[in-house]
Amino acid sequence: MGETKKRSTQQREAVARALEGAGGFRSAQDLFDALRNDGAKISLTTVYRTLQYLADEGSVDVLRSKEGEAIFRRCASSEHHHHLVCRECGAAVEIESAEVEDWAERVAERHGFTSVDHLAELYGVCRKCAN
Amino acid sequence: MGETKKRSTQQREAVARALEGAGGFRSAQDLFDALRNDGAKISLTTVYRTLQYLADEGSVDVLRSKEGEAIFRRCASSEHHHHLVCRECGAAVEIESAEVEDWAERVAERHGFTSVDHLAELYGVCRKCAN
DNA sequence: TCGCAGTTGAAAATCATTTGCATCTAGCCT
DNA sequence: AGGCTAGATGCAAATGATTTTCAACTGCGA
Repeated sequence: MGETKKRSTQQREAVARALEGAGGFRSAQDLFDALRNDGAKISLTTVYRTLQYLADEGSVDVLRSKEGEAIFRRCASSEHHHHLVCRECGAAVEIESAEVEDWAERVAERHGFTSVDHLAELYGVCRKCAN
Repeated sequence: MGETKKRSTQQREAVARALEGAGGFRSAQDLFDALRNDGAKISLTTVYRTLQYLADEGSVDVLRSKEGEAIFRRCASSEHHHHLVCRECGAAVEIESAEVEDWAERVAERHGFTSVDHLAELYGVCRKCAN
C-alpha cells in the first residue's frame, strides 16, 4: 500500500551517472548543468525529483552548503558516516568514526538528552587543490 | 576603512533581547513573531538585517535546520564550539570538546587535507521535552 | 537645534525548490 | 506489434526564505 512502482528512465539513469561521475557534493543546479552539457534531455524539475527520490531511498547523502543550498552525493555506504569535503572542488572522502559516535552519545547522556542524532562534517582543501 | 558606524536603535535592542530570552536556536520568523507578540514595532526585514549583522560580528551562531532554514542563537562564548540542540523546543547547550578538534585534525591530515574546519552539532530531545 | 549618515519598513526582486497539469512513455498484457 | 495505464516528465506558476530597492525616518555629534 502507498508505495508506487518505480520505472527506469533515461533521465533517472543520467542523473545517477552524473552523480557517480561527480565524486563529490553537487547542487541540483550543478548536476543539471553538467547533464545539459553532456547533451542530456532533462529538466531541472526532474533533477530535483530524482535527487529527492534517491535521498529518500538512502542512496545519496544530502548536506547543506553554507548558503543553505542542498548538495548531494552518491555514497558508497548506506551506513551512518561523515565526510571530509574539499571546499574548492567538492571532492569528498567518506569517514567512519566510532570515536565521534561515542563522543556524541556520552555528551548527550551527560546533559540528559535522548534520541540523539548528530551531524559532523569536515571541510578543508584537498591535496590536489592545495596546488 | 569602509566600515559604517553602527547606531543603537530600539529595534536592534529588541532583537538582542528576544534572542537573549529565547535560550535556543530560533528562526528569523520565530523571533519576529515573538517580538510582535511583545508589542515591538519592528519589521521582518529588520529582524533579518539585525541577525545578519550580529552573525557577522560573531555574537550569534547560525545553523541550518534540516529544511534549510537559518536558525540563530545568542552564544556565550565566541570561541569555536558545538551545540547539543533539542529538536523539540530548540533549547541548546554549548559544548566544547578538544576531542572533536583533535579528531578532525587527525583525519584531515591522514587524507592530505589542509585548512581544515569542521561542523559538528548534536540533535536530541532534552529532559524537559522527553516528558 | 540642524544635518546627515545610518536605519527602517513596505513592496518588489531573488533564489532554491516544489507543485499543478497536460502530455509522454516504460513495460506488462494481449 | 499494438494498446493500455500507472508513472514520469516538462513547463510554468506557486512557495518560502531571504535580500534588495528606495523613499521616509531618526540617532547623535556639531
